[in-house]
Amino acid sequence: MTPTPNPGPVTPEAPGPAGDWLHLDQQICFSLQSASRAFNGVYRVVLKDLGLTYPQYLVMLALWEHGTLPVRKLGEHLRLDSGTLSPLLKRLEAAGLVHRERSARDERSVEVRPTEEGLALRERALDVPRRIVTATGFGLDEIQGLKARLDRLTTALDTAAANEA
Amino acid sequence: MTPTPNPGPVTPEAPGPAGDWLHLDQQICFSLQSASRAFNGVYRVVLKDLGLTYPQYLVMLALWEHGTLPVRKLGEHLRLDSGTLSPLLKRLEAAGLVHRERSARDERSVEVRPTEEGLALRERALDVPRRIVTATGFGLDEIQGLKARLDRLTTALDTAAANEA
DNA sequence: CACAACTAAATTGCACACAACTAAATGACT
DNA sequence: AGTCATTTAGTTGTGTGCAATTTAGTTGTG
Repeated sequence: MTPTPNPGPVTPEAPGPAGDWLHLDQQICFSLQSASRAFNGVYRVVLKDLGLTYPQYLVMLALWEHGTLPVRKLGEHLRLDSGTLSPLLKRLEAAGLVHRERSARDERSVEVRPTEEGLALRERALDVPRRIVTATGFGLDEIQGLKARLDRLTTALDTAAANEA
Repeated sequence: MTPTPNPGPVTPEAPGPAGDWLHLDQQICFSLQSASRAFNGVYRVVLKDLGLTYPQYLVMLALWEHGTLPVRKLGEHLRLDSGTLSPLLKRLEAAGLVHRERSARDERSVEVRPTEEGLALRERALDVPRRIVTATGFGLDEIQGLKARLDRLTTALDTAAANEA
């Protein structure tokens, strides 16, 4: 046994206004992650029929919109690097939804193109957005407002991380 | 070659107000994930000295506050199941920060207790919250407001996922 | 041309998340 | 006491994220 068998609740040493600060970071970040994971849960249910995960759905959305994209551009759109995209794209290719081939102009680049089957899948995905928006219980204005705040937050955090590194 | 060598931009078939809907789900969820991952990036930098990942930091926060918790309670606090917690706690134990032992009252339960070293680590973590809040560039009121919206969103999404399943 | 600096993907290694399953213990009920 | 549903952790397998490294191709410069 340690000197303190059960340490018990440890109160922040600053009971004043600093106390409000103390777990705020955890609270906001945790709420953020919880919301993100809750979204993922809804997408998992909704995308199950399509056989897609949420990141895979994002890739297909990008391809449905742009037709063909090099891996690098996909990564910029989705904020993902090749370490994440390479295996993900390999799975999409194995599922017959995309095709990958080296660019002729630049042999370093790999062009990702949706297959016929990949394009056809779009029809079955058309009602996904409405179902998701409905699931949030939020109005369109509210969603836009929240999105604006989140984007501002992301910019600030990215800047801070770059400066602290 | 397919009938459409390069499908090109595919516009949503509804150019009207429904068009606003169409990628809103992607936009809000994506903004949410981006913010969450940006937070993670800042935490990664800030927690590097402590040798903790963000989920591990959350576990230590819970233990610093409550002293000792069974795995189940930890899971409830952090919204994580044993599939995630078991290996994570094993790593924390290997790092000497926590101790695990079967409960005497209920042999099914495993009590997680911070070690002396784990408790000592708290001192070095005291300035983490302030650094994180600073990194957001948000005021306290703004954080609270955002958190309230996110928690409401999470509740709605959880309910929807449960009903759709 | 030679060669260094740069770029794009892929690979490797680690750490979550989460579904599905297993094993052990508990509780309820007959 | 015996049996069965429930509870609690742990395990296994899949799929991200991301840092660090590797490989191959490209570009700029002397």
